[in-house]
Amino acid sequence: MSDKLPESTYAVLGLVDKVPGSSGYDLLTVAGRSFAYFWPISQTLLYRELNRLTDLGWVTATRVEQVRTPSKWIYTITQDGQGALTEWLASPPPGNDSFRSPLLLRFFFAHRMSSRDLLELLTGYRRALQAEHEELRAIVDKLAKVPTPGARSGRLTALHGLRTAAARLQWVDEMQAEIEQDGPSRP
Amino acid sequence: MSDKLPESTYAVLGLVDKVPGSSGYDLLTVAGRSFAYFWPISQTLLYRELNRLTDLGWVTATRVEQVRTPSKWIYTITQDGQGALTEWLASPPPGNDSFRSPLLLRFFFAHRMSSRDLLELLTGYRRALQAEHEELRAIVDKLAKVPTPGARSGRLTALHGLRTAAARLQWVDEMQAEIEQDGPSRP
DNA sequence: AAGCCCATGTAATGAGTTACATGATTCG
DNA sequence: CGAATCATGTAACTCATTACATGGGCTT
Repeated sequence: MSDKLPESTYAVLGLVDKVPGSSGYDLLTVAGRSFAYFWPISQTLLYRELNRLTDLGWVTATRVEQVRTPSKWIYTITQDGQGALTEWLASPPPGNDSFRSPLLLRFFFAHRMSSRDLLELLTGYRRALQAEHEELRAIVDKLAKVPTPGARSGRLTALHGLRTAAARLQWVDEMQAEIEQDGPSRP
Repeated sequence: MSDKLPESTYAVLGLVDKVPGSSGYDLLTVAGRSFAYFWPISQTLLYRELNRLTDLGWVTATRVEQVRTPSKWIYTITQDGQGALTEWLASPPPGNDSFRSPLLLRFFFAHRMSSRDLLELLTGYRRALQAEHEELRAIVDKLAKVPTPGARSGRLTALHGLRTAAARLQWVDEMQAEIEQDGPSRP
């Protein structure tokens, strides 16, 4: 076996498997609405991985000429690709989840901040969480109506994000209560 | 002003401010138990940032000779460092939280997995979450007894992790219920 | 005797990002 | 007429990681 491939390679491979016959552009959109919540990838990376997968023989690329939109490549998983995907799925996840939050990093040093700045930080966080919560709610509802197995696994992972966002919104409430309590609008 | 510095630089700066007179080794330990949950940094990076901060004049490094342990550098924040820290704290967090989960990535393709593998994945996740939950519980309890402002902000961020972990544990329960329901121990 | 704790550092590598380029078509 | 959509790609960069090195003192 060659060197171990990055997770993103398999992410894209799995996506091609899930949404066959799509262009890179299509896949980018789908990735952005689906696994971006727990595995974000950029446009450049997606295209690189598609090339890699083609070189590996795990997907095939077919050129499709179009009339009113640019020509594109569409991708389909191969037998080898199927094998690699199943193998990867059975392998234990390497390392743990990684979470980085510029916001919490600031919050961690809250004792050096004015409570005004701190509250501003929290309301910003609330807004972001609410937006995410709504997005995920919509995804869950939409996928609940689709009876395919693929839609189901998508729905269940979206639920993970939904539960997380809800818990964090509660945390924001807690925090605002605690801060406004003992330092009500201090400059 | 020079080029914008990475967040990790300020993370270390804030830590030196929070735990003054510590060695790099000390700071690494503290970082691992504190902001690693939302801003993990490696040993190499920590040392690099300490050098950078010293070059910037934001911290001072003092050599301390020791009898039974190796000599070390201890770090203290300067006036300039204080200024940079406050400025950074008042600045809006760049970009949003980023979360990457090799586990959810696999889960997203669950429809290609046997329910046996899937349940195994979930129990692994549960174990990890339980461990994290306990760790954070301990941190919260410990910091609740320390009356300093620094301990307080630490406690509140730990609470964020605690709430998150709790919500996700519930999610795992949900998932196991759903999976065992319609495919009870299929090979 | 083995192995961990303290303490700092180098070297190599890579995964992923941002910024930019291109160009036809379609919509308001 | 400007903006958005479709569609793919290059170049440069950097943050961060892993692996490795060193070495005395202490514990089992």
